[in-house]
Amino acid sequence: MKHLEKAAEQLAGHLAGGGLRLTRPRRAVLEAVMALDRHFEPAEIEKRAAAAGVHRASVYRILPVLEAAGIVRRVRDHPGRWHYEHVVGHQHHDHLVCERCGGVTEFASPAIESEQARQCRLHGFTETSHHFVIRGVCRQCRAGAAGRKEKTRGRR
Amino acid sequence: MKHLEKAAEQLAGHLAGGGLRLTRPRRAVLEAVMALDRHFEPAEIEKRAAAAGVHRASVYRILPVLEAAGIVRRVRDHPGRWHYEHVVGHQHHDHLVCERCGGVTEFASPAIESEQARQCRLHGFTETSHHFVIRGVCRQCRAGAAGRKEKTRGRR
DNA sequence: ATCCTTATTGCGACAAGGTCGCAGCAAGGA
DNA sequence: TCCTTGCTGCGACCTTGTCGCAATAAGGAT
Repeated sequence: MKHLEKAAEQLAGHLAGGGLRLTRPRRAVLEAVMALDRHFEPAEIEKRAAAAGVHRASVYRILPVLEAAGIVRRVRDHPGRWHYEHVVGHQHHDHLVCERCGGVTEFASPAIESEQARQCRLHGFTETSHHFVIRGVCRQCRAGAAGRKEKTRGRR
Repeated sequence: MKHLEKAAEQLAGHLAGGGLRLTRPRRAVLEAVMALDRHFEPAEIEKRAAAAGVHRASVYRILPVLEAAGIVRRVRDHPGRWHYEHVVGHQHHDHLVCERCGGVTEFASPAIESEQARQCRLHGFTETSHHFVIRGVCRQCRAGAAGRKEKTRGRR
């Protein structure tokens, strides 16, 4: 993944332009993030970063930095719930979230984009961002009829 | 809300058919749930139930009962994250949320609905619900540079 | 290469969401 | 009313996320 280098550069640029510093923890979190798939939760990064000796609290302080640097984006799942997704190398898209396995599929639809622009015009609304999530059951889960086992939740 | 009675009946029926009991706490949680809007989080119910003398732990044990009774549905937002929604299907509408005044405008768009159905077909996805929110600035706020109200962030 | 300023980190504490085992309580059929 | 046993309240504990503070270390200046 050459995305990492690109992101690192982007981070460095962002930091430089604000008197901010490129530290080891920041680099570690960046790497953990880039090593993951497009979507992830802070907890996942927290785990990986911890292995690199980065403290939990730092991870939560660094993620917003990456966001400000335009490397990841914080996406709202539902009021109060968030997850992150990569921005570098990805264009805008919306999400299909499976209620069974939790899998996230992305899709892009110019038709929706334009219709949404039309709606905004219609209501004299100036859009700054939008969030579109379709919940349901993905192909795999529906196929595996009996429903696959839930991934272990919370407990341990 | 006559929905409540209907739900209560449904609950009673479900319980009766399984040697389960209709207790005061269960009734209280049912009422708290029905008093809320379509989507809600356990925390919300927890608060209301507490006011009725129902313990936190009980709420988390009762919600799954309501789910089994077909009164609410537990929906997965993302791995490890859940929220509930009323199963009494209500017509869905989408929203335009103003970032300045917080106003919410509803809109319905057949074009989006159909495009979204097409996307689902395309990905072998079976939709159960969707959530579409466009954030931005409404006509009024853009006209008069009205006072904005900062969203409280972070702290709790 | 060394010094200095100060952005950033690690730490420990804390708040809220959520789960568990257990003993006592109470729904509701006998 | 009695009795079985499904439920509940309680309190301990785990997880996610945030905060204040003192120590640390980037990285420009020297």
